[in-house]
Amino acid sequence: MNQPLTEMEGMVLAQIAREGALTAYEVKEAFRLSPSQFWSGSAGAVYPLMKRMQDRGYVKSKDVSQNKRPRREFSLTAAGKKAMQGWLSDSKRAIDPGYDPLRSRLLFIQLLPENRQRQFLEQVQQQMATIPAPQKAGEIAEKLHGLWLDSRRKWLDRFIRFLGRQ
Amino acid sequence: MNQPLTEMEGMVLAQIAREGALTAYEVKEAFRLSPSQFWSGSAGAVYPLMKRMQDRGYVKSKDVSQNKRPRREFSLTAAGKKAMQGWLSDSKRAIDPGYDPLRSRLLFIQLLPENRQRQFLEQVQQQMATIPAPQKAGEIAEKLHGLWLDSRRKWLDRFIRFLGRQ
DNA sequence: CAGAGCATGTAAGAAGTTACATGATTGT
DNA sequence: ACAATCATGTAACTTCTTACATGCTCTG
Repeated sequence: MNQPLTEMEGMVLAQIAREGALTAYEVKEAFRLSPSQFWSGSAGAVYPLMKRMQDRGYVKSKDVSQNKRPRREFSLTAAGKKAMQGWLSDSKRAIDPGYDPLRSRLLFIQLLPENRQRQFLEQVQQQMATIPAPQKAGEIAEKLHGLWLDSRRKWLDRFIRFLGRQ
Repeated sequence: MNQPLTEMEGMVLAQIAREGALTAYEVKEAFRLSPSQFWSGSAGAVYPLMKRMQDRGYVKSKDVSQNKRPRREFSLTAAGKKAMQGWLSDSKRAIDPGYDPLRSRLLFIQLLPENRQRQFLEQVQQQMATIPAPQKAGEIAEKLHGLWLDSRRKWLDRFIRFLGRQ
């Protein structure tokens, strides 16, 4: 078998599958507009990734330029669809905590003096409401994001209450 | 000012601060035993990281070998403590979704045929309960993990119910 | 006395990052 | 006409990864 897809590769293939066909530029923009700073949405990540996926036979490209401006659209092959679905249904990966910057920090919150602890936790509570949902990803994505935000807020509240009782 | 710490660097400094002094090996083991597959806990990450932190003046090391087996313990300098607390109280980073493998997949769940959707969601629900808490991190860490797991379970349940109503 | 675990580290490579370079098109 | 956006891509660099290499110490 082929080596498993990275998280970024999986998301790119999934995005292309959902939209039917996308240019590398559009893929890059989707990452750039995502709420996570961890996806920089850099050309230097996306263009070589597309080449990699094409070399593995997961995407095919078509030049659809209509004038002098280039436009190369990528779409999934059958193998690409299969690989994408394999990534998507990998439950072992799915249950992994991944990189959770808030969780990492709460784990060590006691290393901060108490006044800075309170300040940090209040700032997080305030700023959390403003995290934008992914763009153009439809109703499901917005619902998922809303529920996610809500559950994180409750998690943080409960943890703060626990700290108070300590 | 100096460039900000990576997530891994921040966690290493925080760990050393909590324990007082640690060898690179102990730091590496802590990552290896963590519930996330994303932290491989490789020597090739930790040893160069320690060198980096020492070059920036964030840690100092002391040879505490008592026989022929080497043992070099690292502890934080004042600058290291300051940098660690800066990382820890960075609320902008803290509210970032980071890499969330479950969230990424749920965002695209519709790309799976319905029977595979159900299968995937059930597997995640079952396996989620078995995610181990971080080792040796104390009562707070265990409470944090417990609350985190619970909030994720509820998030997933609510989303599944939403999907059912679609 | 063998194997697991402690302890150090390096080498090669993967997959990101920022920054740069080029040019076409659209909107004000 | 000028700026913003569309669109492609490369170069240098950072920080991880896996795999290897070496040797000491404790336990069954």
